[in-house]
Amino acid sequence: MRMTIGKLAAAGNVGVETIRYYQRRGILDTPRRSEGARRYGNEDVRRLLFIRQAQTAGFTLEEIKELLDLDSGQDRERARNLARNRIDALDARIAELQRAREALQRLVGECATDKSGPCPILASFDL
Amino acid sequence: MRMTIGKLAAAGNVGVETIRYYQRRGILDTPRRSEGARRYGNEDVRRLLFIRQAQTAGFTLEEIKELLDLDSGQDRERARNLARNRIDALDARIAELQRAREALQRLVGECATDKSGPCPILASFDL
DNA sequence: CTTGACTCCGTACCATGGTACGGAACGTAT
DNA sequence: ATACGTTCCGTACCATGGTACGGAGTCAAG
Repeated sequence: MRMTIGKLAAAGNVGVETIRYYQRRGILDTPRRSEGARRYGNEDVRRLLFIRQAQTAGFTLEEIKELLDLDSGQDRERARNLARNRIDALDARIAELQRAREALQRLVGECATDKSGPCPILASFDL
Repeated sequence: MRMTIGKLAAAGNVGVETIRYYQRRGILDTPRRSEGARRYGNEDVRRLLFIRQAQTAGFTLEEIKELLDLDSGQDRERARNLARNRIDALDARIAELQRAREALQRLVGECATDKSGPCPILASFDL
């Protein structure tokens, strides 16, 4: 599983430049060189996939860095707190998106093709 | 309801600089001056609130500009399409956030205080 | 042993959505 | 009428998360 940066990037579905950016940010490490080019392994793929998942969850790269540092540490308290805060933020965000969705649904309903004139865009949104 | 930029900003819960930024972006207009300072009315508040709502829904400022232009236009087709695309994107995003939430919930569960050692952060996330 | 693909590295640039700065001209209450 | 708070305006800067560029080195196949 000794892969080059290009393979790692492909495995994580990101560009090579993104890997290098993560290395600069200190959230992926830069393996020592061997045979001219650096080599990456499964652990790197795991970390990379984790980064993308955590981003989806709304963690910033800074927070992700902390999570990764925490992953091998003993601070259960801190880990749980980060997770719980994020869950709360996610709940709030999900509710917000659901309300937005309803507004848009209303808009689509009130803007059927067979009517004429402008769609009540501002109006259906909430106002 | 002839308000100054400061009142408008307060009404929309944004900074004055944000209003001015929206004006530069062409999504709020810059009223003609009267009495030295410009004055804003209810319609401006409406637009401003709409912008914030639309942002919540995930529209970019560019798209919001288009929606506002569309609001008084006749292109129902275009309006509905923008709305429907956004609904699809929202559905995808909501599902994604829900999966992330579950992963975090799992993490919190597997990282109870009374255990010891590092929390399985990478592990519980999905990997 | 050359060609093409890839790596490495620094540095610069990008988009999005703002936020800050600073001086001049107001306007409003005292 | 004077001081304080705003406004106006241009221009500069910020954070986040990348993306691009260019030159040098390296590796693998033909």
